[in-house]
Amino acid sequence: MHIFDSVQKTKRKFTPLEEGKVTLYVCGPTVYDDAHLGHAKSALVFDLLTRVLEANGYTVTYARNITDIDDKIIKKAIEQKKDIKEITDFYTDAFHTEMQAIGVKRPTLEPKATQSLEAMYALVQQLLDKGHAYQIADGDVYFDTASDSKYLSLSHRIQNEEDKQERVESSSFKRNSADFALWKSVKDDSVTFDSPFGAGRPGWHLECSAMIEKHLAYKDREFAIDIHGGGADLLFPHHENEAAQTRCATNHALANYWMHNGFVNIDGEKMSKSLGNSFFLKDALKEYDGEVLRFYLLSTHYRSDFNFNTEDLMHSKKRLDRLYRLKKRLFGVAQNEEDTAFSKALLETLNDDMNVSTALALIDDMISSANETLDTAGKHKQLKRETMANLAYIEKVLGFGLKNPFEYFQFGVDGATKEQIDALIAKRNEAKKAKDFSLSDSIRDEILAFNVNLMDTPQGTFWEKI
RNA sequence: GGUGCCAUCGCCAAGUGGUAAGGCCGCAGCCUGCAAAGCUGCUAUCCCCAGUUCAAAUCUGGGUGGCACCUCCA
Repeated sequence: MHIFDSVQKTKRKFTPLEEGKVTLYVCGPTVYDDAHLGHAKSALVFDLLTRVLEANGYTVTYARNITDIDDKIIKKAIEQKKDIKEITDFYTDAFHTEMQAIGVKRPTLEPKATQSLEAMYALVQQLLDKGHAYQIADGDVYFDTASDSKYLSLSHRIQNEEDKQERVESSSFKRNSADFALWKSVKDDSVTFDSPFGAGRPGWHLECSAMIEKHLAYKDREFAIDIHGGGADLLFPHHENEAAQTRCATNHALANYWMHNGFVNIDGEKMSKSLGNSFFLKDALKEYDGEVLRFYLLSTHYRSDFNFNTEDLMHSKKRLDRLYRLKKRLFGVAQNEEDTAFSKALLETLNDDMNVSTALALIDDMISSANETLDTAGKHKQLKRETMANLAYIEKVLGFGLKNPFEYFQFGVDGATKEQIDALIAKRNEAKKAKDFSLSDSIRDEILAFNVNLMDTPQGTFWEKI
């Protein structure tokens, strides 16, 4: 398997630190609001990565944190006059529900910031002891970026004159302008934690390093973990700072490979509150099947920026429809999980830095040739068995095609409407039997008014929501 | 201003030195009572200019046009 390392900026062969095992850490959500399509994209990308790694035989330990200490959470709690935990529990549950709806499996570990405070204190203490951090008069603890010769090596940034100027101007608290807070002292009685450095709250970069040390890190290796992932925006400053903390506090670097997924834009615009509800996952899920969203969001390369729009989404859905129509044709055929030439080829292309586009082309080809054979007369026992295996592999590795194919095509149609449609179909079939085609066609138009397409097949008449 | 990324058919999108995958849309045909679905066939020389090479969408230089990060952010 090869993955693109966004720090070395090159595709590298993946070699785990420990044979057969992979440790993966991805920055998860701050639970103060609903998940948007960008959260979905990131979760989907690393869900896919996990599946591909597992398909290669690795045992993956995947940790994705829940940030439940944050100024925005506190702000929301005050605004809504609610308990902090009430807010964070609510959005954590919502996150889980929505991720499940788009087929994202739960990570192995989901550490919460509130449960990792001891690990954070330990990390800050190590940094203080080693002279990589300092505490100022009002209690804040800062990371001393000047003490880390490798600072900015991750994001390849260069400290320029402007920064140095700024440094002089705002030199009242921090030694260098780039220094970031490890611990923020809080004097009021809002939300504080009693640390060895006084009452306050952790800096936002600290959490990830601490959790990795506590839950994932190899103690005796050059790197704490194999792969660290997140959104493209996190490379700087978040990951840069994480890497600096870990490098300076412990005897190892943070991660061997860094992976960053591209951004989701909506109709060419960067996501923002001004776009209203259009970017919340929960709202998209009201309109579209979660698997359609999964398929669409994963249909282009994970590193590219993604322009979300409903027109492309519908076009993408038509591609997934083909998969489900083949499933309909094979409905009732026994499950099968044998290896096939197709599954081998599929994994091979996914192993190339998760080339989903080529994988989809392989799937389209597989579907076409299966349909072609099925269209011809005769028994197709062997083909059906293999195709079932191919479909099962697609389900396992890509997470597409998990639903009942008939239900898939009935998304968003309520029970009463279904009964009406079924009744109309029965009426139409009688008209057809009597060769009253003008009546049967007018019934079809009636059904079409529900946005429902009819298909007459040897197995009977089926319908699909358009 | 600093750093970096991108530009491939009407739309979405692979391919990164060996002569342009795939999907949507469109056209033609087979199938169908007619449709739908399915199948078959057809549809681009890769933003512009110059260079390197036997060979470039793929490498180099220049230009034009987008975008991202540098502040909370997936």
